[in-house]
Amino acid sequence: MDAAESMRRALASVAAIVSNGEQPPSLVSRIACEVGAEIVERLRAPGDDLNSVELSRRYATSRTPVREALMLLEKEGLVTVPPRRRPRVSVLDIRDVREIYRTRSALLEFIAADVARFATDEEVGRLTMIGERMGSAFAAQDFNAYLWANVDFHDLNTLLSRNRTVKRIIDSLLLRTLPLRRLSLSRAEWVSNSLDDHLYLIKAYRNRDPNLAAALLRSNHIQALNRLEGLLGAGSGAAAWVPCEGGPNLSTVTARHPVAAPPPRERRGRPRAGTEGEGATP
Amino acid sequence: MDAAESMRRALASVAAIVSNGEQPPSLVSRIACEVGAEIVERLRAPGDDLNSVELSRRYATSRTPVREALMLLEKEGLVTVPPRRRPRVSVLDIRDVREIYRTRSALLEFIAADVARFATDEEVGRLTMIGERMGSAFAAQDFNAYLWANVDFHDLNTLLSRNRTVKRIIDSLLLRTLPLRRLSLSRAEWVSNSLDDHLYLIKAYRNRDPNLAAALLRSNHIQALNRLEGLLGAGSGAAAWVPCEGGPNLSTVTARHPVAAPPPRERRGRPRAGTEGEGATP
DNA sequence: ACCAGGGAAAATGTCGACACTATACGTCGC
DNA sequence: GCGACGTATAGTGTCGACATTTTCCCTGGT
Repeated sequence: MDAAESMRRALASVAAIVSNGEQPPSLVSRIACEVGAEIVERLRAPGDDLNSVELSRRYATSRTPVREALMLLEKEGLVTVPPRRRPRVSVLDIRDVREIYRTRSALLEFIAADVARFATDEEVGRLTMIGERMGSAFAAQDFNAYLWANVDFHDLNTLLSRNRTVKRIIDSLLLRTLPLRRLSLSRAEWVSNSLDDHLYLIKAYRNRDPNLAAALLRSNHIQALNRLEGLLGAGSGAAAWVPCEGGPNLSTVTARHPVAAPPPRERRGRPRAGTEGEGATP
Repeated sequence: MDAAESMRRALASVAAIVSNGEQPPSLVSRIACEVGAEIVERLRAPGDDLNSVELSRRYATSRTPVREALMLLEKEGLVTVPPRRRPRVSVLDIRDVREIYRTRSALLEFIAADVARFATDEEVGRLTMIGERMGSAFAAQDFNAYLWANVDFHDLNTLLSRNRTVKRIIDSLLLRTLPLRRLSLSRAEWVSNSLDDHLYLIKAYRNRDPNLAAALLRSNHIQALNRLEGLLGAGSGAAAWVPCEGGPNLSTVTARHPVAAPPPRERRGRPRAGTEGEGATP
């Protein structure tokens, strides 16, 4: 799967969450989807400015719809809009990642049980088909294809929970971590593990085993988090890699640097007393 | 506690979620908080129009900040903003209520374990104090005071999870159901049960018993949901009251009427193909 | 009587403009 | 040379206006 196709998939994913089934998509939706997809695809790096003037020029509109679009993306956690300051692409702290993964894990565990109990055989069959797509993608070593099949899998999985509220929350949390995917997919061995987990999960669904399904989803997620902690912790100097399972959500380990993002370009202006984290001490 | 004091508490609660620690609160925040509090206090009933012209007149501003404020409230689920149509106060379907309660229950269960494990004794002490306030309020049969103490309790409880992500989600879900509170508090016996649950929960926290804490929070929540189902189901005619625990999130029981809301005033205009649910058949 | 249709009134989405604030750059002092 | 200060630039929040769409009311047909 090439970059263009991946971008198309990203667009669709963002649209599914942002443009609430609007037909035709409003101007605001279009802008939000496009910018959101660019963030997901890492065409815009964490910390990048998203000033409304430039965006309004690019889309040949006024700033009003651009501002609304940025607010939409802020709602999904992809963008940060500090008052009176320029909006930026959200920078995920390692603590944020931990919180998101742990929260998502709890919710997935919750819905897994329901899916195992109440999904029809036909629905489980559709999950199986997506599982097969994931398998083919892995066999072809096409990690982008794997990722998007994985996204499809979870989208259907949340849909099968028949709980729109929780679906929206989980999808939003997933979107927030999509820009990090290159980390999770950086080792073929990890992808292989993930694939196994998903195939096993399907089996659990087939066998109507709620407990196993919940445990598998949880395990898969916590593993993914632990891997990310390893990568991100390694990036932040001396912070040791500590297994997260059972640990506090907010460890006292202070993350030195924004996750996988270059430190923001040096700011010339007098820094105001902002919500900026601890200053980097070079 | 009188209506004015309750309103002040509602304002603070909405502000805690909506105005993201802004100081001073922006114009948009102020509007959002005030309108949000009015919704929570039922000064604006579900289904009521919230047209931006009227609001902008009331706050002596232009429509732009009003529109942003309404979008903020939509983010929290208090307001629905259909494209090209007037924003309205959200109408909670019985299915929505079920989804919200079940989701919140899952998240509370998740954090309860963490709180039991990692909260300091001082923090548990603060919870205890709030528990005592709840007790006094109940003793005085002041149900408004009880409710707000309860809100405080949960606010601190989520804070102690040390997980801002999940705190924001739970708080938002709580806000959405706050307008329904008069239903939950409609029987002294129920309030008494709720109080007992909370006191017991505190005890579980003190004893560092994660499993009991999680179970108590879950039980308390599912009971509250079951009560609501009884009330709301009764309101919608033949829909039988079915226990929800273990059942599907989205039962096939169709709710006839918006929850505890008068059916919208008859609409004269040609109804467009909208997202309106099943039409009321008088 | 009731439902459909037409047109007036009103609300929405978007625009360009303005005041105010944050940022970036040049200049000064050391 | 490096770092702090002040000014020019650029961006944000808000406004009032306009085109388009929805909503409301009234009339006419069956």
